[in-house]
Amino acid sequence: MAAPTIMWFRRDLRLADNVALCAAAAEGGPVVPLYVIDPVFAKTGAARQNFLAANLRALGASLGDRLVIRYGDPVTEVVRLAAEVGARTVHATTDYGPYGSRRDRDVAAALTTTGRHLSFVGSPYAVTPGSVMKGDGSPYAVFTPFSRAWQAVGWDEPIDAADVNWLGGTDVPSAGYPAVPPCDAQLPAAGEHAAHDRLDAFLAGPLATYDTDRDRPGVDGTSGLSAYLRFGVLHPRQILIHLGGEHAHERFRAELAWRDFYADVLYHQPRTAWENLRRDMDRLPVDTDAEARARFETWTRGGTGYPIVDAGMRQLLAIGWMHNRVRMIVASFLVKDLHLPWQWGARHFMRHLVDGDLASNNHGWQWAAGTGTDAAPYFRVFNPTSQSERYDPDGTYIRRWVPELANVADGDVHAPWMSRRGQPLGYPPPIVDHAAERAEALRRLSLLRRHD
DNA sequence: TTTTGAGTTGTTCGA
DNA sequence: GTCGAACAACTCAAA
Repeated sequence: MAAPTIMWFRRDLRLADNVALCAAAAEGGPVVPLYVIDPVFAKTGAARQNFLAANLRALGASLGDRLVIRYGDPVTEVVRLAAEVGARTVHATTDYGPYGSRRDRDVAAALTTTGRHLSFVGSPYAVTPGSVMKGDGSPYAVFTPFSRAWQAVGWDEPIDAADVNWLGGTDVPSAGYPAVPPCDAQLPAAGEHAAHDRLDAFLAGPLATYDTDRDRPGVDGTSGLSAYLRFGVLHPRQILIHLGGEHAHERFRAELAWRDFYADVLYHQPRTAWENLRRDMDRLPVDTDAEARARFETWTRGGTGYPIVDAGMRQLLAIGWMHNRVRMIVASFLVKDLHLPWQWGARHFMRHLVDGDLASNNHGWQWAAGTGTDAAPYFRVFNPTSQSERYDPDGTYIRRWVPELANVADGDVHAPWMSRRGQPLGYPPPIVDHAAERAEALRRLSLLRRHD
């Protein structure tokens, strides 16, 4: 009988199409499924904690309640469990992020000193970070050529769940599922089964009109799969296999390419998690004084006076998710209208989004701030009112998340401080004047011009 | 090496 | 109301 081996789950909370799990099963011995809860877990938002906990429970149930949960520093806990069960190897999916890769290096080193081995395979991406390169061997810095090369590299078809002789549960002590703070949010249903249900529903419905409906926050036009992808309940391969050549399908495939692109950029330049990719933008003046902090707080609770911005910020706190179009609007508002550091917004998003992914989130923020990969035209400043009129024309989205405006006339819902009939609508006036702040944003950007 | 075309998601102004 | 031009300069990717 072969010795037990450990399957260390991290961002791959699924049994199907899990190459690390297959590698563990191939060892031939019993497999102990492990999840280590890092102390930083308790510091993140309630919605994130709840969604992760629910997915751990779902994974545990699919393992016949054998999932072993441990709390603490992974370096200590993985080594300890390996010694406990007499495992020679630990299997895991490779983590390409700045924190995960550092942690894994430490765990691997600690295991090595006790004569054991940490074995990595796979990734949470369709194409492994670092494997899409230009002809000269350097990484891409622009999305469009990256996405062409990305598709040319391609990906494997999903594989079935391995046949595994699981160990754990009563045989190996587990510290139990994490206690999590109360959470009113209506979170996505947890677990692989629910994820595939959502995928099937998306493929059968919204996908056909994805290219237009994806931008309408009042319509259920997006995939709703981001949180599953974040925790690896679903792998992008399992989605890509269903996409064809239709325009709407290509549009959605491009979104998965963006996810891989930003992971690739962060892999090559880990410092860009929290620093400007474009270093020349370091000279852009931003506000960080007490008044700036007060404006930031107003932004986070959805009290800016711009209904589309307030709706988005309230949706985030209510359900741990925000529609992508609205993410861009509120991000542009924080950066271009309030002149705050994009890092403040990125940190708030990472804390509350159930799908918060460091690479996609922070590089998305850098896109909005014009500090990232996109050679952003300096004049690209979103107008929150015209964005609202264009993408939420009848105010469906605004009314859902800003109940004060539920019964306001269509024509007033986007800019309730100037009722067309001249009546007060009781909604607080905007904290800043967009036209004036747009001019201020352009002025600050002009300071960076080079023609000395 | 040099050149050329292009770069996710926008807004405003004036005809 | 619609439409096209203007809004900087720079960097990237590939020929």
